[in-house]
Amino acid sequence: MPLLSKREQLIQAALELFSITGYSAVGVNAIAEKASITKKTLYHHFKSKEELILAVLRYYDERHRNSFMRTVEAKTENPKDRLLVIFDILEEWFNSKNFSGCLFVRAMGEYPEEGTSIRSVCQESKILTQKYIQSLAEEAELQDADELSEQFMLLIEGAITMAQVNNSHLSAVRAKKAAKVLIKGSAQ
Amino acid sequence: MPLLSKREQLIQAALELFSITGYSAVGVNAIAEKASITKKTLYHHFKSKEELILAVLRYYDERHRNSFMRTVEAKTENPKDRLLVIFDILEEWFNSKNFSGCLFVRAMGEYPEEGTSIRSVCQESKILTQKYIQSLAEEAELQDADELSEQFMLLIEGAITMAQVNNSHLSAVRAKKAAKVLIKGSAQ
DNA sequence: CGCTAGGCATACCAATCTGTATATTTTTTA
DNA sequence: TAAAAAATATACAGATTGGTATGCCTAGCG
Repeated sequence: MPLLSKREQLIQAALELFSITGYSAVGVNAIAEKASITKKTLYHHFKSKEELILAVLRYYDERHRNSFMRTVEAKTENPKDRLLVIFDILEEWFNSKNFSGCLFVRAMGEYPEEGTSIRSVCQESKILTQKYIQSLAEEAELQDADELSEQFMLLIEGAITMAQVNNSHLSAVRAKKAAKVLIKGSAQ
Repeated sequence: MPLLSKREQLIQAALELFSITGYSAVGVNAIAEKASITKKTLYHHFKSKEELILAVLRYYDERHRNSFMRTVEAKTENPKDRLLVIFDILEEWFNSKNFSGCLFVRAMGEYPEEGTSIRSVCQESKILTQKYIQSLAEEAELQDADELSEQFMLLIEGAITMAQVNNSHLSAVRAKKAAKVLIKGSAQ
């Protein structure tokens, strides 16, 4: 058996292409070719392009949110610091070669129709991230952890957008500064 | 002469369709039909679809940033309050029927290639917004107006994204709360 | 051994895409 | 009023799209 199943090969190839080019701009032919897999096989694993997009988003969500949480917890034990290293991790992401904004937000931008599965997956990912940040705020014994975590989400999403727009990682350090102020204003 | 030039008719029709459906998902045929104008005429005014997109973005930028500034200034005279009514205006926008996220960010998501004119227009629009907020912060005699305005940009862009994701205007009131804390932390 | 499922190669389908050509009519303007 | 510009209607070109059909091959497994 190969290192990656054909299914995973397809997902990874699609992920890379979507990230570089966008969703509707890349065709299934290109994806199949990049994965060195026949289009017939692609449609054996996914019954449509939209299903493939969904699979990519779910794959990406699980992998990268998990990796995000593990990195946070590896960087420091101190609960309050954990809230801040979030922005260091963001900065590293912005500096990485393949950064191109948030895949979920971009997907929602391209498929804005209400009630689609794509929207649900994106919403779910953001909710899970917020809940995780809330749990960090609770461990840090900050009051109003829910509200604080939602405000952190604003800073995070804002930083992602501005990093994408300006091709700069500075938004992450700005967000970190602002986050410190918000924490101070919310200290127990 | 009609109320709107053919050119403006096309731009407005395209703007509406792009906003609902996204950029690459809507074809020039649909735009021409919506504007009740022949495709030949469309290509008489714009030499390609990309040029039309650019014209739409420029049109939208000028109109809506101006309207934004005028609304800020109409709502209150107090400089510090002007910084806060920004978020009331955002909330109204999020509540409006045709809200579908930031057209510029969506455009950059669909056309991520470096160095395109689309990117420049989007960047320029964000810069002008930030400069305006900076001028408000200066009038309010807050220290570090530049840094504060950049942090406001994070809150604004984050609020836009979260409003789009959650289909909710609550992000605006959260951002306003956070903005108050940031202002207090930056008071002269 | 032989069967079956998954994969390959290739060709095809109908629809749609951006952009152009032709030829006629309306509008503007000098 | 006559020439020039802009708009119309329609059709088409050439490429690409998502998705399917056909037929062969090969690897795993009972």
